[in-house]
Amino acid sequence: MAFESLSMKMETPDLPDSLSEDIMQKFESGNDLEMMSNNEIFSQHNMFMGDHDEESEPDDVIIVHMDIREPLKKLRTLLEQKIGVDLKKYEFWLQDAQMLEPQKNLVDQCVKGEGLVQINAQIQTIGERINIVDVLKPTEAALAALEMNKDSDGRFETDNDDTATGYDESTNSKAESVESESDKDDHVINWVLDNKFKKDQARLKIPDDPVEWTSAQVKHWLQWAVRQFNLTQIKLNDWNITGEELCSMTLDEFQKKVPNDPGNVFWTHLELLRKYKFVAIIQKFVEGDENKLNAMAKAILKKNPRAIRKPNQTFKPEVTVGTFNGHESVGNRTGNNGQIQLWQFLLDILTDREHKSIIQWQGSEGEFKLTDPERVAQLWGIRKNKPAMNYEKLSRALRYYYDGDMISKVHGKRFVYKFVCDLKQLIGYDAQELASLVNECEPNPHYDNYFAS
DNA sequence: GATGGCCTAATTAGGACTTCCGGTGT
DNA sequence: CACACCGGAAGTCCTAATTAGGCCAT
Repeated sequence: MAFESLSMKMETPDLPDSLSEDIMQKFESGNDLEMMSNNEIFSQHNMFMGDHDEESEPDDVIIVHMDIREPLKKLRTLLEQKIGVDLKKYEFWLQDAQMLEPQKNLVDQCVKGEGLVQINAQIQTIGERINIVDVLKPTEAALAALEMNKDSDGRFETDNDDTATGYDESTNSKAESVESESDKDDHVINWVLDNKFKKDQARLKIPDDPVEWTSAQVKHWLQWAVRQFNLTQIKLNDWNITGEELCSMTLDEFQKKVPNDPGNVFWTHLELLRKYKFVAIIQKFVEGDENKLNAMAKAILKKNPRAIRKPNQTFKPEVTVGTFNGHESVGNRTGNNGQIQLWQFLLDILTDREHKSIIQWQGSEGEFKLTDPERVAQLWGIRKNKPAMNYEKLSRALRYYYDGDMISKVHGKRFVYKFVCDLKQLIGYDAQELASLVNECEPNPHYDNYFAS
């Protein structure tokens, strides 16, 4: 199975060896994926969602299970086994606030509870601390998995901890309810069916089975995925393939096309797609942790408060911001409750050579002209399922951007507007680069990212 | 019977438009 | 006069968060 090789490139020490395989197995245990729309399907450990993690303190949470009455030095041993690092010099801390004694157990040191618990711990190399972030009741799925892994001495193996928050059809309700506790763990991500893509898929008559996709449909999906997973270094020319080719792609081939896939998130998504015809997105991101917001999202937060959820609201990748061609959101889809926003749509068609006859860049300062405004409005209407859309209405929507920091009108020029936001920060390319991409007969491979024609 | 936990449906709130329209500028 | 443009006002659509009510176990 392709997934067996996936684990080889996992870089996080706390990842189980067969994480993705485990995910797929959990998936296979489910009977009706459609029924689980918008519910947690399963979860996996967060696998470093971006470069930002490299910049910050290594605060990734490692999950282990042990009896709460065992001394903390047992926890140290488990952690050492799990990450292969000598932690003898490390001190124990509870939520960075209270130092704990290794020879005592958690119950003796202010943590209530009994029996087997899930311990979320951080290894802080600076300061040499083992910081216990959370002590949680393990899910039934985790208990079952751990029970199976009990060795002859009755001790628990800990290399299957990812099951702790996994979806289990047989213990569905229980697992989910306990999962809500685990959700407090910032480093758990959940995969859910993306209803918006599903709707889009239905409207555009894209088959459920990716094997049947045309190369254009593959590109449509790719555009969505680039936005959804904040993918970079994607070359359009690499994806001129049919759905059949997509589905037969090996991990090696995938890695050539997607050199930067932090945590193999996109690969996992692809595996779910081709094995289960399931367009999955990550349900939940970290809340309230600035370090976890990627630079792009931050830029938009700063630049375009209208376009993004309030900072104190849960940041969802669905609302993925800072990307375009969104048809929903993930947005992250964001502040628009997951729907594509007009500016995203305009950026989308502006970077699509196919639409050059109806909208195009003018100059290098972010100006663009709707050369066929009614046709643009029509496309917008199709995208939003508003058949009565026209330029008059679209322009009204554009005027709402004037009091923001996204789009403004170019006075005196008919049908000409301008992106006043920092596109470079927003999507990684400025207007000139985007324009050159569309204008060149032969796509410039350097800029051939994100776009499908 | 009281209490608490869980689940689900209903309600509320807010963002981003959509629709309509009167007014202004060229 | 035609048409693009402007901006107010009300409505729509969508999602997330909150609240209420029912059921069950202790």
